[in-house]
Amino acid sequence: MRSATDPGGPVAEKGTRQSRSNTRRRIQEVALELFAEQGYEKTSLREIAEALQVTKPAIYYHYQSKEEILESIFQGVGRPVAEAIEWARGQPRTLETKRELLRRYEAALNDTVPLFRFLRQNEATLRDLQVGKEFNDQMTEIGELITDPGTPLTEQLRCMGALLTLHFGTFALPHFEGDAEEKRTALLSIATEMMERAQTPRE
Amino acid sequence: MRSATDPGGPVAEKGTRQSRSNTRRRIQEVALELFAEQGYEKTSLREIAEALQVTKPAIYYHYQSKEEILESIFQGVGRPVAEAIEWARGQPRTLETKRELLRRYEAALNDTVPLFRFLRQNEATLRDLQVGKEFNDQMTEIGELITDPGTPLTEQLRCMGALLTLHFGTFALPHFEGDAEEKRTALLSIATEMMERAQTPRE
Amino acid sequence: MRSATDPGGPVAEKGTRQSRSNTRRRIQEVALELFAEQGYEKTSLREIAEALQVTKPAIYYHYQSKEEILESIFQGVGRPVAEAIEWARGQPRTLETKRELLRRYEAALNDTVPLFRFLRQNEATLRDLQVGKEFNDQMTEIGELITDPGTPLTEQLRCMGALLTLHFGTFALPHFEGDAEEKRTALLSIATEMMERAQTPRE
Amino acid sequence: MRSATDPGGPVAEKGTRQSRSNTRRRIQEVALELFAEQGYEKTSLREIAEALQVTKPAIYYHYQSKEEILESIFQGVGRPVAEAIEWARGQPRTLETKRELLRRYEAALNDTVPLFRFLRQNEATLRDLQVGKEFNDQMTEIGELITDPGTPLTEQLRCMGALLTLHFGTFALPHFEGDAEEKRTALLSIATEMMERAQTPRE
DNA sequence: GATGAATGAGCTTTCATTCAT
DNA sequence: AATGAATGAAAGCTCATTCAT
Repeated sequence: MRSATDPGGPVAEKGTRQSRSNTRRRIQEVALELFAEQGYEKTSLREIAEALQVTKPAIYYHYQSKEEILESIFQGVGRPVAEAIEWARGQPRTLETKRELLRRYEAALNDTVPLFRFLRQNEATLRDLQVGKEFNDQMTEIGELITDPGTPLTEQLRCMGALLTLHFGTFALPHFEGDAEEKRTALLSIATEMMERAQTPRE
Repeated sequence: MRSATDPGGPVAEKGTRQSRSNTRRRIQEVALELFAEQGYEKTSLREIAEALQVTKPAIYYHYQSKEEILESIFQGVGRPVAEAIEWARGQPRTLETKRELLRRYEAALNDTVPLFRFLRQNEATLRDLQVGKEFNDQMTEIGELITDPGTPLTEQLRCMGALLTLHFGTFALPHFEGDAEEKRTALLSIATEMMERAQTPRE
Repeated sequence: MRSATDPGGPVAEKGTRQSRSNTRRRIQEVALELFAEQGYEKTSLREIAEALQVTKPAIYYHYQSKEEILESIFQGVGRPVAEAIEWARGQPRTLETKRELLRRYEAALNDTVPLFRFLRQNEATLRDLQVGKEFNDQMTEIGELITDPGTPLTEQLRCMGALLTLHFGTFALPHFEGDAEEKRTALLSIATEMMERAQTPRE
Repeated sequence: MRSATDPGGPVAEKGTRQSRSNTRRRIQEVALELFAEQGYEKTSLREIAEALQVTKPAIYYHYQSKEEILESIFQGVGRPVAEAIEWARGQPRTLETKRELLRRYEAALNDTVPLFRFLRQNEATLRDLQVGKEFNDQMTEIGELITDPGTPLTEQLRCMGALLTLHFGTFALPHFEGDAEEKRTALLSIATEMMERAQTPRE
């Protein structure tokens, strides 16, 4: 049995002898799908098991609890955001770094819309789960990385607004007409522009 | 017993025959508090009843279901937003109307932060409840009211960004240092400014 | 709903308007019977519910947990032993007091053989339940009450032997032939005699 | 694979062809430890397997069921008591034989306190397992071996008391202060003395 | 000599809800 | 206006056990 901190069982085995079972990965996939569709609370292990055509204990063979499934999804699928943050931490705090951070965040977000939509829509539920805390920490950190220390309140809020626009806007994009790529680009440039305004306070 | 479409006990009864009991109102208050604190799913009727020092069936005397409690809260406490929307519908679509709509929305939001934070944090849960739909419709309508028809994509998104910034920013304000009123004003002006930019597309 | 420390719900109501339901008492009775027959762990709430012709949640209406059922049984049915101890505590530590304590303990034991047999046969299970601790404390206290402080080891052990003989012997009595009353009397006098020997250490 | 009636791996194999594996023995050791610590029901095969750093099926390779592990422990570790009984069966029923039987029983008990404490504390659980019956039979037989046929009731009970004192006293000894050997000797002599009293009924 | 994967049965507990009083 | 008592459904989880490899 693998632990939750093992960043994803089968994934790690790639390259060695073909992993004999892909159940772990299938659980992650199906669970994310159902969590995103119905919410975390309202998705029962029975449903997950049925969707996978296995029994509940089969799930418990791979994960120690329902929460652990969620954690493994977050740690697997949510990695790109964590990487973007790590990258930004190691860079000088220039405007270009910030722009690039937004760009990378937007990319990561788009690669895993379902996960992030899910995290957003289940805040109350995830609040006391580890995952919820980690997700919040990530958001907070990105906010700090694009805001210079000592910036006046208005400009701090503007940076926050840029991030909120980018983050929540991403989920709202499907409601707008137009080419998907074009919409993404437009949203990113709005957010970036907003963030830039905060860097050069008007006199 | 009142039905779910009765626009909401306390509010409606004011001024009519002295309300026969304040239990209905107390249920709303306590329920909102608990919903906001723990989430809708994770708050059981048992908890609500205990907090009120009554029994569960006492709650069922006043409401037909758990969902109806939520609906009555939304219809009672959430009225100001509905009113702001109604007002804007009856106005000419000038820039000033839009500014005023944002102002009113911001005010309504601030008067009932707990309700709106709750609505936000329980999206997945409320999705298939009536309340969730109504809440979403409200947001969509405000978005439309501040966006002129035929506006290019970028400016549509900018309007959305303004609304997102105002809405979600309100919940994030406590994380920032400074005087509460000052923070509100700053946030509103950022959102307004953003919305204004969308009205006069640069060439 | 009554708490576990309420010494027995319905019981207390006797004398007032006939208690409308005797379910609580019936649960205690049936549970003790099944616990004694099959052990605590091996008796499921389903079985108790079925024996009572009610559903599982009906049990949870009266008790907050399986353990609480046990506690209420112990506090209700096991009271006589607690009372014997309390009585002895308030008496001078004479030989007669000790004799009387054994007498009372024997009587209490005999009034509730099933409970005590059960407690004895489920020690490992009850060890980490409150009830198990209380039961052990009772035994220890009786042991101390019949042993004078400063008594030499041998005589301490003799007192313990007296108590063990009385306690465990009671459960073994059915294996012997003879009149029930006679057997009880004989056992008590053996234990008493043993305890007396310990009071006047031989030179 | 060995059957449950094979008198018990390690013991039997000594001196024969070097035991192919010590896993069987390790399972017995660890299982007894855990059984004694937590009780039979509350100890799962998962725990045993984890403590041994093997997988559950590895245990099933050596034993056909959880119960069989217990049986093998009883038959292995509990053998001395069985031997004491067998010895006494072959002796004339003199007082000296009885004294020696108690002596041997006490010694056997002390060599395996954990097993016997466990058997005692899990009576309810073991009742319908083979082991429980065998254990009870042993106790009964010792009782019979130290009681002459035709003895009056009081003296029968006295013999039983002697055995109970010796048996249960052994588990209680740690609660008393003093040198371990000394305590054992004292307890044995009390039990022996009690048994002797039964042989020469007072007129 | 052992493992990885899985299963059927069952557990305690909680929930929203109902109904006679 | 509210209570006592109860229910059907389901939840998350654990267990002893099996079997192909």
